[in-house]
Amino acid sequence: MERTTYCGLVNESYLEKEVVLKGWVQKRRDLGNLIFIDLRDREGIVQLVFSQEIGEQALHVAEELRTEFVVEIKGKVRSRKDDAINPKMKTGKVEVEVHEINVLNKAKTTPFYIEDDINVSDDLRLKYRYLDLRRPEMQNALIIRSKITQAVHRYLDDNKFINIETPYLTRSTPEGARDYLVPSRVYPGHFYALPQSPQLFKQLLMGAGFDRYYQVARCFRDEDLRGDRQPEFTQIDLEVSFMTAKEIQTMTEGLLKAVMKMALNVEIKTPIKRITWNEAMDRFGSDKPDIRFGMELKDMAAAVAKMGFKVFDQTLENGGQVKAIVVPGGTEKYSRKQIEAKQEYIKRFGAKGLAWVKVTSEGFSGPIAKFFDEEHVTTVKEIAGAKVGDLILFVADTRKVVADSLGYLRVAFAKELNIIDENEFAFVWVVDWPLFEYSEEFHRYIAAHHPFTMPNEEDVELLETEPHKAHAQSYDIVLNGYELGGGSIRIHQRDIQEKMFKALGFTKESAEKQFGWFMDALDFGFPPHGGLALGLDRFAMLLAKKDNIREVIAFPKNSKASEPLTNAPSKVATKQLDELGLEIEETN
RNA sequence: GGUCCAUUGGAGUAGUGGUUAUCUCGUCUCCCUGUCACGGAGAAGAUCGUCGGUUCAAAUCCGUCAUGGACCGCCA
Repeated sequence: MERTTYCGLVNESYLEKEVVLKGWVQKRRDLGNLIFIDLRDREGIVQLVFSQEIGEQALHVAEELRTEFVVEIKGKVRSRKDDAINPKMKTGKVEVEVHEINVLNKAKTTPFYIEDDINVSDDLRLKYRYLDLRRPEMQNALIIRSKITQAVHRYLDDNKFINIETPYLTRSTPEGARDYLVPSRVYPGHFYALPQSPQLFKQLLMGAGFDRYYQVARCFRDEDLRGDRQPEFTQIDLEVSFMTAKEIQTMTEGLLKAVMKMALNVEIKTPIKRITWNEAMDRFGSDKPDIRFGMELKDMAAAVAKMGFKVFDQTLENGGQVKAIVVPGGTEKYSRKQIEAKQEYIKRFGAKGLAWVKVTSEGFSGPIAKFFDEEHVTTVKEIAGAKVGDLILFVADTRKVVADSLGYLRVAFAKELNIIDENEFAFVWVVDWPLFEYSEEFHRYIAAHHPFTMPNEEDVELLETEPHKAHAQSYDIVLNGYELGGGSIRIHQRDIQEKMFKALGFTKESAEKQFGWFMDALDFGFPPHGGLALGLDRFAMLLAKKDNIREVIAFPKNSKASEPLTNAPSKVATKQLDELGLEIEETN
């Protein structure tokens, strides 16, 4: 029997026609000598009918069917009587009267239901991922992902980008994330590293004159996982020669527009808004701001100075910040206890406390309300933009702690109060990043983006004098509070690249040893270039409206970096280790 | 490396020291010709994650470990 259509596509155009369908039994409703089966495939569900009148043999087979049996059927499409129409089903106006059926395979009772909105642990879902992936919402998520990559290939091909693969077995480089290492059999004691990104290879392709490169590339980083981080993930990676940062951004906007149109049929407005890194930190307390709502951070230094509240006064005297956000209508919705729970939470960002007042018609109320006289109340309300019934939250600390804490609270309260429009896609460019950040761990500056990022032209000389003041020609594209991607103009001149490594604490010798092979390439007429990489997993997650990238990866790792279905990683045979010249030191 | 949370039939859960361990769904048997959350009758299914402690008595209190989840660190 050859399939004539998908279950989910059976509609009135097939009326009175014979169809052959193949699929899984979603549900059996056995009324005795009348049996209904919901048959499911990737396109949806259609109702099958079995009775003595339609076919006695088929009816007997239907009696034995159970959930998730795989069957093929031949039957005639009939319209349902008015009172039997199911408006909740796409195929609800029709049904298939089955006169021939074959069971292609039986199924044990599944550990969870094959339907949307199941309430089971991720662990169980991953262990039976092939069942989990039968669920319509998982199929939709992966279909959206597929549409995104299709749109990317089409758009970039149309724009003369050349798709080139780069190695997965490559060289370990210092800086950046921890590498996944692959031992070499041919060179015992030597290791390949899986790429954290194709960064240097794509730059070399610019040196090779390809001018416009792209790749949907798998990347690997051996760091701990998060909801939006997997140890292997996919980047839409691109690089171009002879374009400015602005030109690259404009071209990326074209790509984003095409993807949004093809994947979701959503039109986005371009050009996409740009804000500087400084502005993002000041206004949103985040380098990846969610701009779908307000509740921006307000500088309260002027309003609360010399008020007699020690915490604020001392922070300001020590060069810190006092900033606040307003929680609209927060007075009634939040108890002291709930606010204190939030205070507890932000301690992980280093905050020592969370000061708050409730705005009442008489002024402020709450534990620190007594420090505010009438004038302070007026100024604070004005600067914060608060009105009666609002809750004002203050954090006084260093710039970083204030930003992390209020940045978190801003999003947390907005989510709880449901003031974020879930149907909005708010893109924003964050530009003009610092070139370096100080690492407490290494007691030196590290690259904020990566060591191949070009400083702003006027900041090049700062590399040798005050590197921490230098800003980069780098840019991140942010969507709904997630870092969707980022890129930069790269260094294409050897002397600047050498200065960069020096600023990062490399000696001339170590830079030469680690990256000499790359810097040599810059000597041979290397074009100015730049590029960008988009996180495909995050992009798919946001378009599929999921809150974890596991939901858009067919076979992801769990939060402990293992894979419950295949039980990877696993131990290997001693013989394998011997071939690699490796010995395992048992620890416990 | 750290903090917090969870772990009870196949799934989801109730259960604050003494219960025949609760309920819902599912599973199995029988009945049922218009169901679509089908309905009705009945049945099976749990050493309450592990090890140890406290107690006359532990699913329940304490500790260990394990597994999972969220987060901090980490993620050029």
